[in-house]
Amino acid sequence: MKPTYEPQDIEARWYPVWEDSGSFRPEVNPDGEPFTIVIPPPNVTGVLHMGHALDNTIQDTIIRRKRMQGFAALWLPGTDHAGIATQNVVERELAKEGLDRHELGRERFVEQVWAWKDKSHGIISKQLRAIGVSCDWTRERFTLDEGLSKAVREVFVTLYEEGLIYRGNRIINWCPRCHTAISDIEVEHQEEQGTLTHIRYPFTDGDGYIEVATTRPETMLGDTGVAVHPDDERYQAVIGRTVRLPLMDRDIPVVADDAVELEFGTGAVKVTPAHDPLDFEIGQRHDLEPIQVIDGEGKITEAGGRFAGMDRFAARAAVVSALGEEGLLGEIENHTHSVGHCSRCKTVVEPMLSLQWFVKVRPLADPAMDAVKNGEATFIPTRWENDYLRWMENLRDWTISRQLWWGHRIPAWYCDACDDVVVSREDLYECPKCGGAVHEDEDVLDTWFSSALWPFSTLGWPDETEDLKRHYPTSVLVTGYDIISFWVARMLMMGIHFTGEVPFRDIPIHGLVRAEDGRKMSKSLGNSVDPLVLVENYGADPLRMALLQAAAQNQDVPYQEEWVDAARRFGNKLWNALRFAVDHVDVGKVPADGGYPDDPSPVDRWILSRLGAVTVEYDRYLDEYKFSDAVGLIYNFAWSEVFDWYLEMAKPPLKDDARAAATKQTLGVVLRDLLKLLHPVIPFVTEELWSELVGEGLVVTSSWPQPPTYDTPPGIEALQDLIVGIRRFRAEHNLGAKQLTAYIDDTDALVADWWAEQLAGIGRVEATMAAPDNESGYARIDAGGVHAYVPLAGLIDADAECPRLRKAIAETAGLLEATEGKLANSNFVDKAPTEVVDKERAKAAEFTATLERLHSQLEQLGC
RNA sequence: GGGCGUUUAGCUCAGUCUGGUUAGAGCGCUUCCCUUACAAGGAAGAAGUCGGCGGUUCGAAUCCGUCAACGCCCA
Repeated sequence: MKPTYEPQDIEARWYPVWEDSGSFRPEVNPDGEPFTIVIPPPNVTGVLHMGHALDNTIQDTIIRRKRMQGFAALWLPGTDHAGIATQNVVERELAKEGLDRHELGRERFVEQVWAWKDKSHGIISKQLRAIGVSCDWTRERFTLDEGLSKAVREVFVTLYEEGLIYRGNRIINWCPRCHTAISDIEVEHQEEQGTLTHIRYPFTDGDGYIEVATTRPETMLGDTGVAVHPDDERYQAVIGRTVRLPLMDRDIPVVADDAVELEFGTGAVKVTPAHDPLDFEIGQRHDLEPIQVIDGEGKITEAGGRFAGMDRFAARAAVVSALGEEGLLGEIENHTHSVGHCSRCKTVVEPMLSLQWFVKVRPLADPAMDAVKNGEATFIPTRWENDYLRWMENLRDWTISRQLWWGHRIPAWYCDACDDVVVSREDLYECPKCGGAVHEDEDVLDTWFSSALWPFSTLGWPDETEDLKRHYPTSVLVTGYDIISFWVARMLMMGIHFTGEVPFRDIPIHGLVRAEDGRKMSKSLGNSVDPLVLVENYGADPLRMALLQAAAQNQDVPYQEEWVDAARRFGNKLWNALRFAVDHVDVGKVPADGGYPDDPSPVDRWILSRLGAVTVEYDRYLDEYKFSDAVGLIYNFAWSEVFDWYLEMAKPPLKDDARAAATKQTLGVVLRDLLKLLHPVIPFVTEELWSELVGEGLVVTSSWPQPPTYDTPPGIEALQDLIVGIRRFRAEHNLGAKQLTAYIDDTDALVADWWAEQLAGIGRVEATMAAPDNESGYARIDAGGVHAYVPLAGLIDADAECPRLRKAIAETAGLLEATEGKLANSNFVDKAPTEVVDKERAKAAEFTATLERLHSQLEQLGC
């Protein structure tokens, strides 16, 4: 074996071995209970970022362990066509060549997008493989696949037939840059410093005016009413009168409506039914005509009179100035308000009356809420449940049509002759009613509409496939909290509605990976880190381990390069521990399972008992999705216990022919189980080391360890404490690696014969297992009831020992004081549980004894 | 305006749900050691009034109230 761990070398080698051997297919465990994860499909345009690296590492860790536990584990990979995002990317590419999609035409544009998709998809799957994901690539899906498209159409038509999809004229969010409608949750609200402009609307009869206040003065061009609250004392007399709309010379009524906020502005609001959701509702109640004055480009329409053709923001200024000229402008207040922006391109969204397709969500949302309340699906940690439920309660109907070319075409046909609308599973060529020519709806569906079906459409639904029967509902969905509403909620709604079952049982939610400066990683801030660069520099295994360690529940994940480096050093440490066993002590071929010794030596028994305990705890953490705790546990067990202590303690018996074989057996099984336990976290290096240690089969398809059960031998902790005490003594007196001699005495009968070689080895102490004849001239080192007497003669000046003793006395006295304080409190003694009180008593006794010894030493040394 | 989260060592964070060892980890820092698996290493150490205040309790980083700072989500 090479003396150092070189991840790049190893990682290039194993992935094809795993994939070619079919290890990632659930069929490797044909009799196993199914365990299924569907990947949150990355956008096909994108490249992998740290969020993907984290999300996929978590999934891989889960699925690899389940596979080893014997489940028929399926992790189904795939990508999402990502409508707006992908279309935008390709449009930008075209723009570089001075082209516009309209010049190409729909068909050729879509061809271009497919070409882009093919290229981009190749990159993504390569990137995913680079971080080691154990997906079953033979089952890979894409949201625009034939099968998934069939599912989309089935769902659309069924919902339409059930009256849960309808087409209507409603106020939607329009992005004037993307030229499409977007749903409510695709709008990002930002606090912005704006103005509240007061405008005077003169009464038609010339008798005074009413003043309204607005943040968007340009929309007044489309006003068809003014509204006041029916209970507003100030405006009782004006209800029912008409005002003359400035600049447009249109008479519009003053109406009374409950929706008006009394306290806002002047209490009177202008009503623009075509450009504000609330105004639209008021307009409907009072029969006010909606007039569209802003078009899809964000420009004023012909209906805007002399402002026609102006950009909406230019028009805002122009309208204000024109009103000023006419003396109809009131106060202009500074006003902070929240402005909606397109989540894709950050353009200010324009609310607009538009004919779109909608999903009536209430009937879908209620069962999806119940499923979470009943525990059929569980968010982990559970606090996300509250966010989910609150969001679901406030859902409004979902705008699903998009004015794009890339996506699932809406399966609706319009008759050119009789205006009939037909929604159909099959393509339509003539009107079923009148036989006239039909044209298909130009629009496509919101990408999330198809993503919502992902857990069952990928398994073959609506066909009753074997995979669907076997792997649905899926077991776990792993995702970040940022798409609970976009995706998780919608999958729950659609899954329950169409299959009658929740699409997944457990929903572990992780945080977002944050840059080293604590901010969100983003390209525009220039603080994002490319996981593939980290894979090149450090290896995939260290990246995975670092991400899992950092990803505590509840919390965003603070990325720090040092963590990856620390994980790489762990890999090197592991590598060298195995190198020691394989190359230096020739541990021999270790069996893939079992092989635990029947009657191990005390040292071997100790590490085996620790292995068992750690395996149990590790399993518990992983079952609870506490990856950070799990990795921290196994990291510290491996490094601090196996490598730092056990390997060193195993060296003396390994040099003894009589005992070498037994020690090798223990060493072998401990390292083997460590490889198994670590494999879900760091798959590549463990596979490589498995080939060295076991050399048979693959760790990826090996069996998960059953925790061995051994008693902890008495005295091991006392021995370790004693060795630490001796090392400290050595350090405090600057004794370097100098060989020492000592007498070892104990009061608890813990000292055993096997201590001597350990003290000699790790402690560099030639120990006599007896108390010295008399105690003067020795330094005493205590470890509980065990004492080591180190002769001071020739080692150090007795005076140099005094400060050490005084410091120890001060520390111990402090502890004793605290403990005695508690015991002196009768409330504590009476009310605390007896075991807590007993523990305090034992501590007090121990501290007292230690103090006595320290004091007597101090006297003997004459300090 | 409503809701949620965070505040613990120089830095980044665990621990808080379920109150009880001398509050932990990684990195950084100090000292010693190139001991034949590993210097990408080993050994030892320094470093924390657990954001402030108040309360409950025999006992609070942990439970309750309140204030502050920072962050996120929703309107």
